[in-house]
Amino acid sequence: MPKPRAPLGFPASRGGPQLPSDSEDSPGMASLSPLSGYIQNEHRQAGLFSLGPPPEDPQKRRRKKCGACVPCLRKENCGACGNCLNRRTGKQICRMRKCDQLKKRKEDWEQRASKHPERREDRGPGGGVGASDTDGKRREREREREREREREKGITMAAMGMTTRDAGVEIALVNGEIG
DNA sequence: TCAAACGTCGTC
DNA sequence: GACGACGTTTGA
Ligand SMILES: [Zn+2]
Ligand SMILES: [Zn+2]
Repeated sequence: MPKPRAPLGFPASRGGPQLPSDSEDSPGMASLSPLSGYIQNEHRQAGLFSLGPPPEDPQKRRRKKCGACVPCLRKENCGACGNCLNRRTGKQICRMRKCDQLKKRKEDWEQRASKHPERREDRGPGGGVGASDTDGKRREREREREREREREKGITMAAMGMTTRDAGVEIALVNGEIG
């Protein structure tokens, strides 16, 4: 069992900046053809067009799906993969639809190979060019969050007179994994 | 303003 | 290395 990061009272508040509603099962979108857009983007990126937005920090710039690979051509989410099941918190495209290009690392995408094998940025799909100030801050927060999580867990368990294992069973029960 | 999903980190 | 979480970017 991974991390019980599941928010007890999940994002039911739409007041936030942007919280995806619970529309995992009801796509309802049939008149959408983003592929054309992506292809145009490709052209733009290739330098054929110059009406794109000004190049921001390469650090924050994102790659886009190629729109031509098999996963890209897939229209619907499988609804069964981890990303589909966790879209609310995971915020990732369906695994079956993940563009082959985006699966590669940025460096690879940009056709670069100058990198040290000891650098953390050496990670795969989710570890291309990163580790900057923003990331450092994020790490800090992550640390805090984790400590808090642990603390809360301890408090809760203490209050209930539970062991770690008992807590796990309890959670499983709540989730309907047992019974 | 919102939905979608990329990038990145920590944990398992 | 897979997975989960989340900030952030991006296009509509
Ligand atoms: Zn899926
Ligand atoms: Zn693709």
